[in-house]
Amino acid sequence: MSQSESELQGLRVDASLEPLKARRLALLLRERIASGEIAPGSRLASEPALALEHGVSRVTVRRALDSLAADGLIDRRVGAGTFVREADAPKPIVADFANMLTHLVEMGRRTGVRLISFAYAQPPEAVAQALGLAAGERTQRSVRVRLIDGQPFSYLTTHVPERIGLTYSESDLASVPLLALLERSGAAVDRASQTISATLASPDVAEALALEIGSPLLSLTRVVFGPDGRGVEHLHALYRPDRYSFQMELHRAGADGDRRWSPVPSRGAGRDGEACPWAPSTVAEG
Amino acid sequence: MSQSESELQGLRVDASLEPLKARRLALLLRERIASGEIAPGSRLASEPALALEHGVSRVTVRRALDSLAADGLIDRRVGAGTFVREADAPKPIVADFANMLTHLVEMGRRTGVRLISFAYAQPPEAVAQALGLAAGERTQRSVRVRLIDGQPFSYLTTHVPERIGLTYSESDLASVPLLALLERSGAAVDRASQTISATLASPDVAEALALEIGSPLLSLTRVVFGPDGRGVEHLHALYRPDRYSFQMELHRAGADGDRRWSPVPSRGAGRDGEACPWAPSTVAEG
DNA sequence: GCCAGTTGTTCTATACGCTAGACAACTAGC
DNA sequence: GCTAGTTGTCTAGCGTATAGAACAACTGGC
Repeated sequence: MSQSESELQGLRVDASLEPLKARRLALLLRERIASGEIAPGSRLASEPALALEHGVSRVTVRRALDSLAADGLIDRRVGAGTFVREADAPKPIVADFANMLTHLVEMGRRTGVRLISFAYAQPPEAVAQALGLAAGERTQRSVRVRLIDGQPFSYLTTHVPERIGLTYSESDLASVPLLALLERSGAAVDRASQTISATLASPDVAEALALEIGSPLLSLTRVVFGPDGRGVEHLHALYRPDRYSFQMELHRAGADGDRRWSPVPSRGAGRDGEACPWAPSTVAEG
Repeated sequence: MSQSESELQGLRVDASLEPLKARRLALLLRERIASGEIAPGSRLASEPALALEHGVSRVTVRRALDSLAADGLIDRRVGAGTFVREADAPKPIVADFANMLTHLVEMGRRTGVRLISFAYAQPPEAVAQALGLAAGERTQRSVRVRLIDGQPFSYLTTHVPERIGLTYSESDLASVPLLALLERSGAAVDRASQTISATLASPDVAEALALEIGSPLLSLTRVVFGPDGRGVEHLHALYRPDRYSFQMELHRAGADGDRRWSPVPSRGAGRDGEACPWAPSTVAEG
C-alpha cells in the first residue's frame, strides 16, 4: 500500500504539485496578468519585493514564477528582471448581455463541443424543483465542454425533462445548440431566469477546463421555461474567466433623479474596441 | 519544539489552513453537495470509506470535513455519521440586472458602508485609458466596503477624475451613493459599459470581506461616461458570491427562428419566490 | 568600468502536511 | 445488553514545503 502510494506521489511530481502558498501566489499573479492589471511587456516586481509584499520567502515566490514561466506567461531575464510576455494571450470571448446572452461574439473563431456525459436519470432535488417536475420524473443530463480554437472555456451541465430530451439524439447534442434542439422538437421557449455567481474549480471541472484546482470560475445558472410555465431546460455553466466574460452596455433611462439604466444592444462593444460584426447565426448557449 | 508546534497549531486552528489534498477533497465534496448529488439530509460515506475511496488518510478526510462543517454544510454526529445539512443558508442578496444593476434588492435589510481609503493620485494606466484621461491627469481613488446586516459583501474600488471628485467630500462618499454625488455635482451621466468576471480573493480583499484568501469572488468592472463621452467613474467591484449575485429574467423576443432574448424588469423574481417589493429609492452602486 | 539591482543556485533549519495506527466515546440495530 | 460501526482524539514518523541567508552570474545605467 505504502509502495503504491509513494510510487503515485513519485509519478505525479511532474504534475505541477505547487503547494499552498506558491500556488496561491501563482493564481494571484495569473489573475493580475490576465486582467491586464500588470501590463504586458512591463516588469514585475523583483522576487525579493514580491516576497516582502506577500509575506512569503523568495523560494516560494520563485516556485510561483516557475509555474507562470512554464505556461509562457512571463519571461525571466537574469540581471534584468521578470517581464510579462507580450500579447500572445488570445483575447477572451466576450458575451454581450444586452443583446442578449447566448450570443457569443466569436469573430470568426471556431468553436467546438466535447460531450462528456449523456444519460437519463433522476435529477437532484434542486433541479427537479426549479424545473417544476413531477415527483420521480426523470431528466436527460448532459455534460459538455465548449472549446474555442481548441481551448476549453466552458463546462456546461444541462438537465432536460425526459419527454423533451428524447426528441433528439446524443450526436445532435454534440453539434447543435441545445436551444435549437428544443425548438426543433416543438418545445416552445418563452421565458428564462438566470443567476450569475462565482465559484472554484473542483477537480473534475478543473481537469476538463485545463485549469488548476481552485481556480476561479464564472458561474451561470439558467432555467428556461415554456409558455405553459413548465421548465424546459436547466443549465449550469462554468466559465474560465480568462477566456470568457460577460459584457454589456447601458444607457441612462427614466426621468431625472430616477437612477435607472437600461441595457442597449451594443454592437461590437468589445473591450478593445473590436469591430466584431457577428453573424446572426452564430448562436450558442455556452 | 514540539511544544511550540502544538501551541501554534492550537492557536491557528481558527485560521483553517486547509492544505492541498484536504482542500481538494473539500472542494469536491462541496461541489457534490451544492449540486445536490449528495442529497440534503442524507448520510455521507464514513470517514474511513472516504479515505479509501479517495486514496488519502483519514486525517485528511477529517480536515476536509472540518472545512465543510465550519461552513455549516454538514452535521457530524458521533457514532452515527456525517449528514448533509438541510438548506438553512441565508439567502444572498440578489441584484436584479434587468431592472437594472445598481438596484439592490434589499427587502428591508440595512446596508452600510465602510470607507477604507480615500486619496488623490495618478491612476493605473488601464484606468486612465478606460476613462479617457489626459496624460498625467489625476483621479480620486476610493475603496469602500459595503455591508448588509453588518456583514461585508462587496469591496468597491472607484476612480473618479480629480475635477469631478473635488465636488464632494470624503464624508459624502461614506454616506451617499457615488452616482448621486456625481449627478449632484452636475456631472451628467449618460452611458456605461461593464464587464462581469470572476477572480480570487487577495489577502487585503479577503480580510475586508471576512473571507479566506483564495475564495472565489464575483468581479464587476464598470466605466460610466458623461454625454460628452468622457469618463466620469471607473468602478471595480468584488462581491462575495455567497452573499450577492446577479439575477435576471429574460423573455423571448424577436421573430421565430431568431434566437434572441430581452431582459425584462422582473419584479420580485427572487430565487425562492420571495415577494420583495423593493423601494424605488433603495439605489446603490454596490 | 563601476555599481546597484536583478535572477539563478545552493545550503541549513524549521514548519507542517500527510500517513498509519491505536484507542475512547458514542450510536443504532439486533 | 451486546456489537458493529461511527466520529473524536492522540501519537509517531516521514517527506517536503517554506523561511532565511549567502553567494554567483548577469544586466543596465551612470
